[in-house]
Amino acid sequence: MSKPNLQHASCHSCEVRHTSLFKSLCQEGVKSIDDAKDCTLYKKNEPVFVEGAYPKGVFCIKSGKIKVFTIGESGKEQIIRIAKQGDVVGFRSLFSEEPYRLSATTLEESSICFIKIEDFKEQVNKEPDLLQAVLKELSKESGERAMFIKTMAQKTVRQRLAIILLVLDEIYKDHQINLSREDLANYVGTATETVIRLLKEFKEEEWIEIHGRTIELKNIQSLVQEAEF
Amino acid sequence: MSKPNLQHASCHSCEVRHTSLFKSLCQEGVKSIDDAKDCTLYKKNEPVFVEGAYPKGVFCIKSGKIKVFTIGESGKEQIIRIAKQGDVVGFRSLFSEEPYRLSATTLEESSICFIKIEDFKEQVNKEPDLLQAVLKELSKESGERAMFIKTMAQKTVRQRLAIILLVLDEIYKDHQINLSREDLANYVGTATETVIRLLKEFKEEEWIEIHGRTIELKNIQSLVQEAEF
DNA sequence: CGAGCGATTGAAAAGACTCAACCACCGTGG
DNA sequence: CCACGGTGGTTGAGTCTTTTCAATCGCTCG
Repeated sequence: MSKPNLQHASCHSCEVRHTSLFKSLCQEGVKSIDDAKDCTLYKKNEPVFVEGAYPKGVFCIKSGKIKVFTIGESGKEQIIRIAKQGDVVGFRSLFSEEPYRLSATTLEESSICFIKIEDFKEQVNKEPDLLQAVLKELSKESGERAMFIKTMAQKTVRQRLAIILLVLDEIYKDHQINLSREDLANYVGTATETVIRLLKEFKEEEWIEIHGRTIELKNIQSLVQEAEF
Repeated sequence: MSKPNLQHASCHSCEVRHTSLFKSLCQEGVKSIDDAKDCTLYKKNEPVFVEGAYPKGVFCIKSGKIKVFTIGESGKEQIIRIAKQGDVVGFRSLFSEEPYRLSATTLEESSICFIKIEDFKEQVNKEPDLLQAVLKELSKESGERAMFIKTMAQKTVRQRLAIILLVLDEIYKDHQINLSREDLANYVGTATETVIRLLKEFKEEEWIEIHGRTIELKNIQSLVQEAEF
């Protein structure tokens, strides 16, 4: 690892802390995490962790976005979520004592802090609020995944694309969804060509605008209706 | 609720305890749970909990099987898992502080113990091993659901049916899979007719035998190969 | 004995995928 | 500065899986 280490990054001044898993930490807890963490700048398309490896800690996204996905037998990725600044990822496997089942790769230049297992678990044991937050996060994640299973099983590709666009619109704060067509297809669970064709239809309906590779939602209401979401 | 209460059921003598979430509990912990629990006999096709309701406790399956599912806008069920004796269900929502996202219904006559939120959480707080078990269970569940999403997105219906048959074969100890064609379809995420047609194909390949509604796997290896699982 | 539900079959239609070709943009190196 | 190569985006056509709808069958239960 020869990634640049951002010495100056401090949890105390980190604006995403207040929206992250760590929002309930006391001053002392913040200090512990701050001392333990290691902040790294990732370029676009760099792996953060890889399925099959054993987790050594958790990742807190200070800025940027990553895709969390798993690779099928055919080599096709299935994106499970897009994580953005303030999200803490990779802690699921810590508790299941399994290797990672998912991989994560940056979608844009990202600044990501790493907290070692021991330090993270120590804080979880010390701070009941953090433990509650972890339990809640895991539970929410599990519930959302059950809903995603239903979506995959029961919705048409067209509806799924509408849903994913709505989800992404919440993630891209400037409302300029900026994902490759392939990533989009791998999130929706379809072929790239199908995504392109459906996007064209949505554009013709004037539900979206397409600026090069970025997508801007123009009629949320119609998309919601299409998605029956 | 006027369900028969099985006074005699005791956690100490309960053979499923050693395989359940509660396997690590000490004598004292077992006693607490034993005093707190309330064991009920459910007939076939009775609801255990319903999505949208607020959870009041967790359910431990002493005997029998239940389907855990969610209902789509079209009214079609999507089965997320089949829980069997020894499984503890319904605790996800306890920690996410949400209403149930899933429903559960018995598939056969089942004896199910209920433990109230307060009593369960008390034990979780008191017994670090139980807490670890809960964290591990939630984590495993979340990981498995991610894999299920990938399966839904990338596998053909034929492959998904093969996978589900393999999963069910692990659950039905006598290897006589006993689910309605409709439930099977709602698990695989397809139409009932498709399931029937594919089962016929599997039968012709001599991968399975069909005895009325029950299915017996005859060639696990071929099914695994078909599933690329 | 009839009602009704679950299982089954058939035929037609639709949605999505695959494959192949083409285009557009971008950075590189000559 | 421009030709080149490569990647990602787009389009078209044909194919195939899966769905839908309709009808039939078989069994159980009142």
